[in-house]
This record gives sequence, C-alpha cells and structure tokens, in this order.
Amino acid sequence: MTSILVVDDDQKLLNMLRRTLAYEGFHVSTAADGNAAIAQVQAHRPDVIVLDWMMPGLDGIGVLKQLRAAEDQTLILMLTARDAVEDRVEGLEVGADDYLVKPFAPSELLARVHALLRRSPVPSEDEPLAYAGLYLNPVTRETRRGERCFELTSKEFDLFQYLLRHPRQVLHRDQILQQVWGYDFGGDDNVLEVYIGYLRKKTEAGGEPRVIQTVRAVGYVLREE
Amino acid sequence: MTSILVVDDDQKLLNMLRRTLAYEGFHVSTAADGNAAIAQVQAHRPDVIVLDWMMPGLDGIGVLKQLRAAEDQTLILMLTARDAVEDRVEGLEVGADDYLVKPFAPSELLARVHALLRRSPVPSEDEPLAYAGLYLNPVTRETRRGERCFELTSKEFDLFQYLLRHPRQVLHRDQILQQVWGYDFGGDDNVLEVYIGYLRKKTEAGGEPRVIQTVRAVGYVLREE
DNA sequence: GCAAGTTCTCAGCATCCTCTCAGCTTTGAC
DNA sequence: GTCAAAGCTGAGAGGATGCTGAGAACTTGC
Repeated sequence: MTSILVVDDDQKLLNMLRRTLAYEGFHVSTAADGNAAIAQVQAHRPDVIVLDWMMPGLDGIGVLKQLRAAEDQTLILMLTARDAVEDRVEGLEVGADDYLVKPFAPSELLARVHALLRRSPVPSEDEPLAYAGLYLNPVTRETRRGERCFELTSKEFDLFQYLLRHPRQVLHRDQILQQVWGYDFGGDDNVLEVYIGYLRKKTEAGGEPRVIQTVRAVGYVLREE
Repeated sequence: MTSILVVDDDQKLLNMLRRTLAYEGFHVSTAADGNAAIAQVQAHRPDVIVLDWMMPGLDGIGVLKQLRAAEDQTLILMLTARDAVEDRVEGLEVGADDYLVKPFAPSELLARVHALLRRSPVPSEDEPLAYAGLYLNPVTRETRRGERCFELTSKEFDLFQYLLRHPRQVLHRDQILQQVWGYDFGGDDNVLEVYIGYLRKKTEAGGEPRVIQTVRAVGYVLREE
C-alpha cells in the first residue's frame, strides 16, 4: 500500500487532504510542522510527501533541504500559496519533484500524486545504501565505512543490508532472524548475537564508534550515539 | 474484534442498529446522548462511532467537536435527518469521516462502516505518540520530554507506551498490570508503584512538573495539572 | 580427500533488569 | 490530632540477557 505523509500547519486543510487521499486508498499519515515531518519520515519512510511551503518553525523548504542533504530521495510534492516563479524555481532546484499552487481542487492533487508515482514506480532494490558513514552497494557488493573498505561473508552481508535498509528503526530479534535467516523458530540459539559481533568487529576495525546498538530485550538498531 | 459505538436518542433505531452491526460481527456498545457517548469513548476506545446529529443535550456535532479538540482520531460516521449541504460540509470540516442521511437501509450503513475501516485499516501501532510534551516513537523507541531525550528499559517503555496511548484516562492498577505485565493475580506486591517511580524520575529529571498522577485507591492517569 | 572459508553451537562470563522487601511518607476518615 | 490504608523509595538478590572465544559441522574449490 502506498503511504503518503501530508505536512501542513492548517488543520482543516490537513484533514481534507487526509480524507481525500485515504479515500483513494493511500495510507496517510500527517504532521503539523517541519520537525514532526522529519521525525515521521525517519520513522515511516513514506513513498510520497505532500509538503506545505509556509509553516511556522521549520518550513517546507527547510524540510526539503534537510531531507535532500541527507540523501533522502522520497518523492516530494510542494504546496505553495504563492505562484511566484522564483519560488517554484527554488523548490525544484532544491529537489522538489513537483509543486501545486493553492488553492487547488482535490482531484488535481490526486492527479499529481499519481503522476509522481508513475514516474518513479518503486524505490529501487539496487540503489546503494548509506547511513552514518556506512555504505553498501547491493550490486557490486562493496561495503565501506567512510573510506575504509571491508569484506563481508554472505550472511554478514545480508544482515548488514537489512540493518542499512532500516536505519534508526529498532528491529526485533525475531524480525531480523525471519528476514535474514528465514527462521521462524522460538529460538534458543544465539546465531544473531554472533553475527552482530562479527559485523561490529568489521565496522569498528578502524577504531570508529559503534553504530550497531543493542536494545536490550528487543533487538538491534543502526544509530549514531 | 472491531468495536462500534452507536449514539442515538431514538431507542428503536438504536436497537435496530445494534442488531444489524452485531449480526455482522462487530462488538457494539451504545449511548443515548452526547455525554454518555464521550464517557463511553474514553472508557472503551471504540474503532468507529456512529453518531446521530440531533440529540437532546450535547448533540452529535458537539461530541464531534469535543473529541477532535482532544485530538481523538476515532472514525466517525455522522447520521443526519437533514441532507442540507451546509450541514454535511460543517460535519466534514469539523472532522467527521463520513455521513449518512436518514432514512437509510441497514445495508448502506454496513457498506459505509466497512468503507471507513478499509480506508483507515487500523489506528496504526507505529504512529508516534505525544501528550503534554511527552513523546514516544514506537518504531525508533525514542522517548523525549520536550527536547530532552531519556532512555527507558524494556518494561519502563511498555508502561510508558500504555500510559501515552490513553492520555487523560484514569487507568486502574489491575488494568495496567494486565496489559503491561500480563498478570491476572489479585496482587499483593508493588511492582507497579516501583515502575511508576522509575518513570517519574526519568520524566521529571529536568525539573519538569509531574504528568503521571496518582488516583488514590484506583490507579494512575497521564494528565497536566 | 584435503584445505580454506563459512556457518553455527556451546559454555562461561559480565552486565543489566526486574522484582521483592522493609521502612518511610502521604492521604483521608473520624 | 490520630490512625490506618495507600503509596513511595532505596537497597539488593537473583535471574535474564547479551557478548565472546573456541571449536564443531558444513560447504566449496581444487
């Protein structure tokens, strides 16, 4: 199911957009300001963000810049009350995928969203992954921390890839075992701990700080401390 | 099991709706006026509310406004005898999710309810929770008070999450023990007090006012004083 | 069949959590 | 004010959890 994050400080408009999009079958989440939007993106990785330009605090253009600076390629549709040419240009230059001038008909919003999704069907499985200096290329199978390359065995690579696809998300032990090992067992062995140990040894071999954090009684998370 | 609260002052209609929905497999509760409805919502958190527009005392639109003002996002289907456009518009603007004009066929009601549930499958387990400056992200397991982050152990996190999912609701000791610990015992230990103490220490570490209030002889409630 | 590399199991250890207990403070009824 | 019930808190025992090194079992290439 395609998920959309709508960001606007106008509660009425937010509700209208939520209804419109939900009715069309999208999974909709919302945020009322820029900081909440960033948090939602990090937590849920929506497929599309509908982003208001003008908001108190961190505004739309700020969110856009911040995401693109962090190499986030989520599709972004900017909403702007002003149709001044320089604004649109600025938005597109900073990395918005499309823009829509307020006021607009709900049907027009839907048309734009569908158009965006058509253009870029699925976030590719082959894109290199990067987080906190860690780097993994699924195609060449190259793995690095900063400039330092390191070699991984097949299982280590799968585990590393799974972690890198969900940075900052706390992943449950069962979830990891199921995704990487395909197990389903109730589990009384510690193969996961062992492999986390292997990965830590290799990702910290140059004396770098730990990025694979343990969340006691839950699982692991990729996070800078 | 999906639960539905039906609110109508017409006893006959109420019974008909109850039968129709129960027959369809929903768990149905009822209320005859607006104040009873609010109480039921706070006590039972239904998934959907079928809400009559015109009632003596607190009417449907009043209930709707009150819930939305309290950031309650429960799905609401308004019933109205009048199909005047301005009413429907008012209802939708204030935050109703759909409306149905009386008289209606039972099958139409069922269709609308199912449509609502389809649109918004489950009140997501993954949405970040926030209340009174407290913040909890179930995905990243980040917990904050204002800008100040704090770390919680697994049990503390579960308890904190349970409280944040029911802000302003007085939660009975037994209820909390059952939900968070899975206990069922009559209880002569004080593990709950101990953990409330841990949470208070961490949520008030920056000198902030207390938000976890004791309700003597009953339990606890998350509330700003 | 051997060697090298990979995956997994096991046991010991260190650490952190959870829960209990006892004594204390607060609250509310009289 | 007095008293009992309810709730709070610090200390610590015991258990759960996770990390690590060693090595067994398997796979792969020659």
